Amino acid sequence: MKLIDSIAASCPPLLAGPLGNNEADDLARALKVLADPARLRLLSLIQAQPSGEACVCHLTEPLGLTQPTVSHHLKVMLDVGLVEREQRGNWAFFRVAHDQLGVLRELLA
Amino acid sequence: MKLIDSIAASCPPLLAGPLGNNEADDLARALKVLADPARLRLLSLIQAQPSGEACVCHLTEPLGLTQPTVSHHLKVMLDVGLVEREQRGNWAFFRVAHDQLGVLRELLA
DNA sequence: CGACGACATCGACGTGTGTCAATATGCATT
DNA sequence: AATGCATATTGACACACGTCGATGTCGTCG
Repeated sequence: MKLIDSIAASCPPLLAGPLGNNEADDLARALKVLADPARLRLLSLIQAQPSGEACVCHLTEPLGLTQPTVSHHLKVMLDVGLVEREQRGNWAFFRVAHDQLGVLRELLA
Repeated sequence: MKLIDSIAASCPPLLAGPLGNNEADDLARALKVLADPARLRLLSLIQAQPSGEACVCHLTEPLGLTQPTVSHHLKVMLDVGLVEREQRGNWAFFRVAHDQLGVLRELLA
C-alpha cells in the first residue's frame, strides 16, 4: 500500500488533536516528497498537458534537469502515490493522482 | 513580509498551470518547513491547548526534544508565518496561524 | 537477431538540515 | 544590583537528499 493511502486511513487532520510519533513521521514523509521545486514543477507540467499525462522525454527539457534526475523524482512521487504510471510501448506516461493530493490537502486542516 | 504572505500574493494553485522557477522555489520552501515530524507535532500540540497557545516550556517534554531544538523549530515556523509569537513577561506564547496554513492548503489544488 | 531509443538504476559528490551541549540575552523578583 | 528562570543563539556533528555521469534494462523496428 502506498504511503498516502495508509496515511488517509490512519492519520487525523493536523489540528484535530496531538499527533503521535508515527502519524507525524508518516505525514512529514509525504509532505517532504511534495516540498521540492523540481517535483512541484513536474506535477504542474504534467497537469498542463492537454491529455493530462506526459512521458519523461517531454519533461526533461522544460525543467532543465537530466533524464536520470527526472526519472528519480517521478519514482519518488510514484512510491508515495502522488503520480500514476502507465507503460505504453517504449514510453512511460505519468498522470497526477488528484485523489492523493486531495488527501494531503485535507490533512492540513 | 513573511514567505507565505508573498506566496499568497504571487503563486497560483499548483495545478492551475506550469510553475515558474521562482514560484516553485518559494512554495517548496514553505512546504519544507511543514514537512518535519517535530514541527507537525508542535502545531498539533499548540492547537490542542485549551487556550490555543503554548509557551516553549510546555512543549519540550511532550515532544522529547531539548529546549534549543524546540526554540529553533518555532523560529523557523515564525519566519515563514506558520505561527505567531507574543511575549508576556518571561514567557513566549505561540499560536497557530490558521490563515497561513489555509493558504498552503489551497495552493495544493 | 542486432541496433536504437526511452527509461531505470547505480555510485558518488556537494549541500542542506535536525539535533544537541554550551553559552548568551532578557525579564522579574527580591 | 544580583540572582534565577525562560528563551534565543552559536558551533558542531551526523545524516538525508538532490543532482549528475555512467551503465543497465526493456521494448521496438529493420
